Amino acid sequence: MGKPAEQRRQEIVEAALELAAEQGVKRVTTQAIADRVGIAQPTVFRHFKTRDTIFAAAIDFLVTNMFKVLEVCFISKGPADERLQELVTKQLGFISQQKGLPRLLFSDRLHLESPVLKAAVQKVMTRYMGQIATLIKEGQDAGCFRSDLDPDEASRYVAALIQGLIMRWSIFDYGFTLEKEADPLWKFLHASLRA
Amino acid sequence: MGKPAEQRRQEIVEAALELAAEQGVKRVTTQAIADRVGIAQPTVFRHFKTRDTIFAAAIDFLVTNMFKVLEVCFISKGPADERLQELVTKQLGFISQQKGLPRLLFSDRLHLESPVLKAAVQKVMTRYMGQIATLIKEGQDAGCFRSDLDPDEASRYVAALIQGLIMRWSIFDYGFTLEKEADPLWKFLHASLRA
DNA sequence: AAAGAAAGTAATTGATTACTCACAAATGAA
DNA sequence: TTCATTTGTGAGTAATCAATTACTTTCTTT
Repeated sequence: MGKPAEQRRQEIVEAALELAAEQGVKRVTTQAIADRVGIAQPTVFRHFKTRDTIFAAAIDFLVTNMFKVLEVCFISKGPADERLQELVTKQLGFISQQKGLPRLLFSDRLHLESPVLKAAVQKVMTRYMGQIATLIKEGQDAGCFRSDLDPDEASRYVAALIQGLIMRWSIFDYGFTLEKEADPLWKFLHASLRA
Repeated sequence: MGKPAEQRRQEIVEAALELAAEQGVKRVTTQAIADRVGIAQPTVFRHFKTRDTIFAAAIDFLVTNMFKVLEVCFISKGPADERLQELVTKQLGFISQQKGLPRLLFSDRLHLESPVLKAAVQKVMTRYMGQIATLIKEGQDAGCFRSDLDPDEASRYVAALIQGLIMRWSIFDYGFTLEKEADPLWKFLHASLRA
């Protein structure tokens, strides 16, 4: 009992993410979080002013980690097609270990109910597609991607493919191994991008 | 007052869909439905045993109409690539007029909370992808699609692309015209499928 | 017109849930 | 030791919402 505040905040965020992954956002009640952390329900409100700020912190935590994992694909100087393939692989790997991410990002529950969270989700998606667009542009300049593609447009389809896959995975109860989808997905994607 | 039951049921389903499209599934309370239809809240339960059965009826209504719209693409005998392009166009057109569909089908709210609705959603998606797979197979036999594709696998990517696009459309508040995305999406898709 | 069924409602109930508050225990610095 | 801050809790509150109940109105059929 009586842990430092920063540590408790982190425990609460992680409990919320676990619950979201297992049972969906609705079941992430402040009581359920408290039970999992092992504290009383009002104690949750010592550390977060409202329930929404817990989700905001969770999204922030996930997004920071995700971009940290993907960073190498954006800054390394290898061939763009290899880096994009690695991005797909790393992205699916990350999400298969962070099932809470699609639950939070792709749940209308969040963006329709809280303008703050909606803005956060939109910002993440815009940043994500922007990074992919840059990567595609680099690939075009290096001659490994078709130059008649609009990089922004293509980046949206890359994102859509990945998100659509993740959604199916989520709807079908995580019923297949997400990482195994990386190679075939890339094959399909590459066929559309290559010069 | 005192309309025939079948008509009232339909009014309730349509009110639920409108509310879902406008404000998200959460706000589709039995009270909100009743207000929109112009009846008292308990009257809703005269026509549907539970709230879930309203959603089930709504999904059924949408899915029936959707497959009716797409049917021509599956049964006509034209070139498979043209039929698939038409499918994409018709699909996006249908959804842009039935915003409730993605809200219902892609909301974890429904499938995570009701086994019946989850099964319904999974069934629709399976059927949808199965039809597309058949279409792709026909295209391969006719020589207009690459024969090294697995039709089932490819159909999942077609579905993922469309769903991912729709999700972005929904997250960004219907902020662009969905129909206008049909042609560029097809261009991208066709590049990956063509022989 | 009378009977019975269908459609409707007002009033409530019970369950859930985010959030508050007054107070208690632990922690740490002076 | 003392005193203030941090962390925690038990006992609530107010709001929301699906569902029920007991009752009334409207319509159809004979």
